[in-house]
Amino acid sequence: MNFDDDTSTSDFVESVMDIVAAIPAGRAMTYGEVAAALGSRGARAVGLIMSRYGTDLPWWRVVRAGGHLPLGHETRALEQYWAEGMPLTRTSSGYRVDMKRAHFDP
DNA sequence: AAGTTGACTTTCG
DNA sequence: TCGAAAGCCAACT
Repeated sequence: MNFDDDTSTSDFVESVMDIVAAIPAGRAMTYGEVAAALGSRGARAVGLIMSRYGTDLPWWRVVRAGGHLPLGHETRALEQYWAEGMPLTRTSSGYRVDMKRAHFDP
């Protein structure tokens, strides 16, 4: 067996990808939760990885604290939520994920 | 090699 | 209730 490993991707990146890919449809987690699951507080690092490696991941299932959508990608995520059936809540500023029902707690 | 940036979080005003 | 600033971590230039 020879899996040629991806020395290009760090273990941190692989862990993030594994967690995000493990989030089922209709569920969501916060960047802080994902970072905390790795033992790091780099919530921003998780988002940065999403921008580079999240291209093949359901990044829309990862939201900011409180269920707010990732800035600059709110509309992009909303499109996916409607398609996945994600519970959404309507706010004065726009939409947000209903963490009361969508929070994924492994 | 060093500095800046970024799909964040939390606290103070 | 809303707005702004500082703090943390990893990647990119």
